[in-house]
Amino acid sequence: MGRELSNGDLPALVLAVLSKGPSYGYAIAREVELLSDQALRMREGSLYPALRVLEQDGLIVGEWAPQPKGADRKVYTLTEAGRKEMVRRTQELRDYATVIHTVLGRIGDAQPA
Amino acid sequence: MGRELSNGDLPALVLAVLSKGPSYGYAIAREVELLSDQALRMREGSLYPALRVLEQDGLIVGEWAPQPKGADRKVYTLTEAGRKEMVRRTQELRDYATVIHTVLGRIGDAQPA
DNA sequence: ATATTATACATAGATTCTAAGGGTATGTCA
DNA sequence: TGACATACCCTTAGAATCTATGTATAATAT
Repeated sequence: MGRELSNGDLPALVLAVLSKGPSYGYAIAREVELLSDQALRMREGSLYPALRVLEQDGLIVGEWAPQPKGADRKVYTLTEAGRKEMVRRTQELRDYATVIHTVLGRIGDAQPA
Repeated sequence: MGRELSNGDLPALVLAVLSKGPSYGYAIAREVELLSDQALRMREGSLYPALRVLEQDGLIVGEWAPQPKGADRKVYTLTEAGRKEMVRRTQELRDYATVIHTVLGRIGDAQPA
């Protein structure tokens, strides 16, 4: 029910999701799962620490938002620096995914039929 | 000069390279770098431990091969179990690369122009 | 002599993950 | 009423994997 994310790819996806607008931990995780048709899973144990690192790095800012119903949420917004970093990291991630396909394709193509 | 491999992707690529025929640590690393046009880097500190794990898991077998010139090499060969596992892991890796593109594409497509 | 390339390996430390759990609130179902 | 599920926040322990760096040998190139 969903492969784990690879090393370091999680923050890039968090920034990508936040580039669509402010959101909070739980919703970010659900959004990634939704966008991947449940192929990716984002665990709380890696998400929340990652959010803290992104905030410490000044790429996002979090603010507590009291809710009329249910538990309060900590809503994160991308900063300007965060938007730039988002562009950089998502491009890196795309390039990585592309090169994986290239390498595996080249190896597969070399197989005897 | 080459992005590092993500978590867990290294053994899959090692198995993929070995599916073309026996090889040894140094050559495997160079092959991955070549096939990726130097976009990927495979470091010794992660390659050699990974080779040991793959051997312990019975997916590859290593044999020392004395060389007429230069240092001896430990040449690894894929086992039958290793070949099956190679198919499984490379497919997982392909799927992962694909879903990354899908997710980033969907987020990007939702951006205002 | 020194540096570079080819080859093997080890270890320390950092990062990031997985697994597991605690805590609150609301809604649902028997 | 009580149990359970869902929606949210968070933490910690331990495993896995990585990066960085160093040891070692041999050949080759400067």
